[in-house]
Amino acid sequence: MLTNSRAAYHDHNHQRCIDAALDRARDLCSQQGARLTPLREAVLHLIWTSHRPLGAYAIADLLPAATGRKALAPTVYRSIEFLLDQGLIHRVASLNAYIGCPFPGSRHSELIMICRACGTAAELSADSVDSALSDVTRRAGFFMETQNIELLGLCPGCRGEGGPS
Amino acid sequence: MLTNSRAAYHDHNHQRCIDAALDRARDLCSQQGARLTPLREAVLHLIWTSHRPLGAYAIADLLPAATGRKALAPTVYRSIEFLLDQGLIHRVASLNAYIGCPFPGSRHSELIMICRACGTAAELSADSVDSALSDVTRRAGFFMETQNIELLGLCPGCRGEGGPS
DNA sequence: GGCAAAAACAGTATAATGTAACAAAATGGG
DNA sequence: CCCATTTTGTTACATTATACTGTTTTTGCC
Repeated sequence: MLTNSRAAYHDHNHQRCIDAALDRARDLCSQQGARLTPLREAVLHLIWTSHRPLGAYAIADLLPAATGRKALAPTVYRSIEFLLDQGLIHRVASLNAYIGCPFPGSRHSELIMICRACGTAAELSADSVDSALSDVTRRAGFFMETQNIELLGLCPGCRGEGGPS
Repeated sequence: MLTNSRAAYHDHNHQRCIDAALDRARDLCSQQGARLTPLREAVLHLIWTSHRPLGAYAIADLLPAATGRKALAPTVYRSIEFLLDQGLIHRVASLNAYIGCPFPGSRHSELIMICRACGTAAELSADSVDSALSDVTRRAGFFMETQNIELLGLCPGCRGEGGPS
């Protein structure tokens, strides 16, 4: 089981998350011959500002302060498309928002846990889920190619505050 | 394992799907004291026209022919909200579209298989997936409340036509 | 049936998200 | 340096969804 829930849901030095994500992104892009331009890196950086999914227009609003250049929707969406293609971010369909992938490059199925109280999202990859899904879909005659699993609930912190034990 | 993939992905008498869905809807609503008005029933009927998720504006376009009255976005969305609340339909977030729930009322986790070739969607519920998800999320300290699982791939029919074996 | 309260519906306007199309600028290889 | 390619800027617009106001319909109660 691979997850970034420890970091996402607990106090941590978030700067290390950011640094690690940007380092991995630079490495992966240079390996792939993909160009992580300043704009794309700035968008990735903004998405990694927190562990909460960020919308495209929020990115557009934040970019000027981060880069000094204003950015309109198509520019932002192009960067998002690039980052999605490289597997550096994920789209959270139920929120129309985007979140940094904590383990890009490694072959993994994405499963996103979203706290309905604080909005924090963590990613998790587990063979047990993969095999259960492969098994049942195969039995249904369906050839599964990609998964989009978004789970809503309460993170450890918000569960304690008046939530269920 | 509970699924409507047999019907959705193979030749079948679809009128029976529609009739069964509407019957179940009427039963459930009368049990719940919810009012399945003509408009709401018409929207549900339209969504059940096929096993392909249908968008809200497509519903709005189709309603006049189906009911004789024109319907604007807010009207459609209100009916959709009602049907979602009753568990009679599901929202497919990755498509911004809505699909009829083949087994409403029964407590089940929803898992939607979407064929990327023909757009047909089937629903599946399996304890093995539920328990795998419960297990891994619990280990991550996350209290899962609702699931949104959308799987993209190829249905039995489209897999045969030039797709993978 | 008549009436008050609640629910459902209609309509206008607008917000939020996303894309098409084309122009301008930057990049990198000859 | 020059050209082809890629990236970014800009305008316009498409799609999805909601806030809000007022009207109609339904419901429960007498």
